[in-house]
Amino acid sequence: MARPREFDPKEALDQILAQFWDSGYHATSLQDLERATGLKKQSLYREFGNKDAMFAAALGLYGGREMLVMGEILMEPATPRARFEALFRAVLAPVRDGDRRGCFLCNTSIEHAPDNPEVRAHTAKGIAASQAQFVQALLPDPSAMATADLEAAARRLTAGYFGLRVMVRGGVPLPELEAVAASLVAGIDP
Amino acid sequence: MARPREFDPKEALDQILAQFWDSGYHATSLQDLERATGLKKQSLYREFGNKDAMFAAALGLYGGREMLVMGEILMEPATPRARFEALFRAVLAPVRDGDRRGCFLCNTSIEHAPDNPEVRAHTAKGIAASQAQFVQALLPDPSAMATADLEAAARRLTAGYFGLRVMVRGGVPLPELEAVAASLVAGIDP
DNA sequence: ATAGTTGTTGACCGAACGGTCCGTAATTCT
DNA sequence: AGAATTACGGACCGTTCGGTCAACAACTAT
Repeated sequence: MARPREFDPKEALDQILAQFWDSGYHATSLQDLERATGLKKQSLYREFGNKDAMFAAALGLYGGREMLVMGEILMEPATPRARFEALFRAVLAPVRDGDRRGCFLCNTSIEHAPDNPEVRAHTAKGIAASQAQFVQALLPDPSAMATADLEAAARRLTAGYFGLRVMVRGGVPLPELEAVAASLVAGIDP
Repeated sequence: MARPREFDPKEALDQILAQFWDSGYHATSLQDLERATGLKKQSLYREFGNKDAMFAAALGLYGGREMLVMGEILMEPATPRARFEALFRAVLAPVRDGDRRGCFLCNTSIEHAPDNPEVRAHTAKGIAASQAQFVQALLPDPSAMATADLEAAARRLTAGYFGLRVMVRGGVPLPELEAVAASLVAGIDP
């Protein structure tokens, strides 16, 4: 009944996420988002609302996607240690190609969570969800139950995971990052 | 031979640091810095140069001070485990008073390091320095030598330390933060 | 074919940005 | 006392910010 959209909203959101991931919330301007998507401001506003809404949508997309990817890696039939080895390998692979964007959830926790309660709620939930996945990944077999020791190990790994991703963005050299990842893996019980 | 300054540059830099620590680089405007210091732009520019220079000076001040405070806590005559217990207590104490600014070095690594090579060099160095202090703190006595195991433990703790401070800023509830800190401490060997 | 609806476009908005200039006030030297 | 020097204060610079408006283009339903 009317003129059809000339762009794919999913693809646009993907590009919006990439931009926010690169530069964070405050350092990303509407012009940056126009450049990243190839769209004009008004198309973006019509589709998403405003900058805050674009960021929220991007954060939502990242949360879902990252959780999925992480889940796939961590649920492989392997020992807990091998699972986390794979996870850290995946985390450091982009660094080898010069991609030091790190973790969008982690970046957002630092940069934008303190000044936006909704964002903060999202990051806190995202961190908790990661930790919950880590607990599952530490179970020796799917039928096993989580113990206090296991939860403690998951907490250590969650903190270590986010810390590693801070180091990535903070410019720590790759060999040192790999050593950190290796020692985190080595710290897993079995 | 001329009119004397009416403000204390050290105190001003302290307040500049506080402002950048709160809001980060991009979200801090010159007006914010004027408000924080009680000074006018021109006094700030005369004293420090420009916004970048103010940030660099603040980062330098933080680096030196934090390293000192951390050193004091970590060099107490106590077991390694007790030392880190004290460190994490100090890290979480402000959270109890509603202060979730986290770690300025960590925040800067995420927010400002990627788009400024000098800042990135500083953060990478700061992280390495923290790790070096952690190695020292893990030595059972001052005359002991660092082993590979000890370095690995220090790497785990460094990552865990920064991860914890991400969680603080990311809005993770205090009890969970305390549990994370406790599990990090529990992960120390002796 | 045409009316109606919707997407795209570029011009435009006031506000705030980082940064500069210059007149005035205050102080110390001669 | 007066000259020289420096700090302070406010006005102002061009640019960019997030956001809006209205004209135009493209499509569908009748």
